[in-house]
Amino acid sequence: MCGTVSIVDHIELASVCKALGDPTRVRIFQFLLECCCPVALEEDGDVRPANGPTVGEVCCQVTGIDKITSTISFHLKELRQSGLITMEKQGKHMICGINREALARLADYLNEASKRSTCC
Amino acid sequence: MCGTVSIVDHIELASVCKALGDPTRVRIFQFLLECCCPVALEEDGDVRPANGPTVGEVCCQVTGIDKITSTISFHLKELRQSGLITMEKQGKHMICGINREALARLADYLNEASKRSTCC
DNA sequence: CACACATTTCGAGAACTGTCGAAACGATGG
DNA sequence: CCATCGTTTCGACAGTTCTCGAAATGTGTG
Repeated sequence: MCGTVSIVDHIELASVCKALGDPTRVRIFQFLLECCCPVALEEDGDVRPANGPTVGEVCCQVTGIDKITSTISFHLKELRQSGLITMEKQGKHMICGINREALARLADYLNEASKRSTCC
Repeated sequence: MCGTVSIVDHIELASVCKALGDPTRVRIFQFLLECCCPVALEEDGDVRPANGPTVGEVCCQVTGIDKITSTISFHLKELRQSGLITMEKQGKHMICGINREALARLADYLNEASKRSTCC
């Protein structure tokens, strides 16, 4: 066959893509991309937990309303279940973050696919 | 902002991802990846049209039935409208191919996103 | 022209998805 | 412990998507 791919089956690829297949979810995702610092490792040698916005902040940014809606909660769940984002409880809050590894895997898969040049 | 991205708005990204957000379409897509030679340019200096399977062959591969179903036709239309695949009439047949450029753009976007390392 | 073949379109039904408001849950502070 | 805050879950509804079979379209062939 034409080389190994990182995303194995139809189902997994479909599930990740489906998660990004809704405009509201893409907006959430892009907001998280902009405002989440990746986990810091170097400076203090310690793994620092994700440093991102709370669900309320995501809501506020995406809907413009300063109130958590069940709709955003629903979309966050979809994104989390697909593995694209992470969510971590911190006291009263849920901190959202990008799962850069999942993202990189998807990018690699598509990049490899776009460059495949010979027939099998 | 954090650098330009190739895929502009939520809608476009969502639309491409949505097209890949169905297991049947992913199977079609992966079959096309495996069996479509990219357009040949170098050897004869001529642009050769896409060299891929017909709709019937896609159907046969994906459904196992040697008969074109309206379902596959529907999914091919979705993929074509999202820009991920190309279809070209050749006599009686429609030849399907991968749009590697669209694929590369998506891969670039995701790759850049996965590497973004600073806050805005 | 009539026919067979490759494919798309249409219409209908079932299944799924996105949205909303209300209720429930869990953590924290008084 | 009660109230409150941040968040999720639930139930309902409208809208969309997927699938199927039948009919329509287009294209080469006798």
